[in-house]
Amino acid sequence: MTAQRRATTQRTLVQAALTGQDRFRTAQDLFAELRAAGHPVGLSTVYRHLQALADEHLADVVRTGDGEAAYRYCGAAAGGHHHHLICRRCGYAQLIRASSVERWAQRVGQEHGYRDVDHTVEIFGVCARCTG
Amino acid sequence: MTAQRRATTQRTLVQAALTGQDRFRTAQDLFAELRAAGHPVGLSTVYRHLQALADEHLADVVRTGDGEAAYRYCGAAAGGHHHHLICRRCGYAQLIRASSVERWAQRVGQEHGYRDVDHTVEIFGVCARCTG
DNA sequence: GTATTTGCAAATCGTTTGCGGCTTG
DNA sequence: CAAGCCGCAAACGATTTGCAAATAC
Repeated sequence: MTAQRRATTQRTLVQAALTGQDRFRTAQDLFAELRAAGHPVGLSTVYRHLQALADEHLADVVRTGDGEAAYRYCGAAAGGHHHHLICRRCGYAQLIRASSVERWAQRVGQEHGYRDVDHTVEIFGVCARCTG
Repeated sequence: MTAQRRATTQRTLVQAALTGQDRFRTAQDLFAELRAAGHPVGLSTVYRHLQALADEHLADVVRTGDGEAAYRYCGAAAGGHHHHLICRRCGYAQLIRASSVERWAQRVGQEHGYRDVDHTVEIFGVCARCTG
C-alpha cells in the first residue's frame, strides 16, 4: 500500500550530490551546487528529496545554530545509531561510534525515571585541513 | 564603552517568566504566558531579551526538531558547562554533568586533529510525571 | 536631557504547499 | 492511461528590523 518512489532524474541528481561529499550541507547549498553544475532542478524538489532521504534514513540531519537544516549522506554504511565529528568551518563530518556514551545516556535517563530515552551528541571543531 | 543594560519593566518580566520554571520554552510560549498573565509585552521585546539573556549566559538555548529556539533559565547555578535531560512532552529539564563525556568528546576531537573542540549533548525522554 | 528601550508593522528567510503540466511504470 | 513527479509562485511561521513614541538614568 505504501506509495512507491519513482526513479526520476531529479531524485538521482539530489542523491548523487549528497553522496558526493562527506559534508553537511543545507538544501539551499545543494540547490545552488546543482544549478551551478548545470542541472535545472527546482528548489522545492531538492527540499522534497532531502526530506524523503532523511525519512528513509539515508541522510542524517542536523540543525545549524541559526535554525537551518543540514544534510549528509549516510547510507547503509552507518546502518545503526551514530554521531558525528563535524568541522564547523567546512561542514566535513566523520562518523563516530561510542557505545560507552550510548550506555551513559540510557542510564542517566532511566535513573531519573524517563521513558523512551533518546539523545543527541555531536562534536564540533575545526578540522586539520581548515586549520591552515 | 559597552552599552549598559537598563533595568526596564519588560526586562524584569521576561527574566522572571523564564526563572519561574525549569522548562525549555520558546519565545512565542513566553510571550503568550506573559500576555495571559496580563502583562502587555511586545513579541519583539521578548525575542530581544531572550537573546540578551542567552548572550549573558543566563539562559540556555536548544533548537527543537522543527527549528524553533527554546530557552531555559540557567543562572549562576550552572556556572559552567553542562547538559540537560529534557522531557520531550513538557519541556521540563534538569541539569546533567558528566565529566567523562566531556573528556571523551575532547579526546575524540583531538585524536582527529580538530581544533577548538566543542560539543552538544542532550538526553531526551518522557519524564515520570508525563508518563502518566 | 539624551541615549536606550518599546512595540507595532513591515521585512526576512528558510521551508512548505497548491496546482497545472510533464514523466514514469 | 494512471499514479507520481516537477517547478513555479504563493503561503507560512519563526525571527528580525525600521522607526517614532515612551522611558530610564
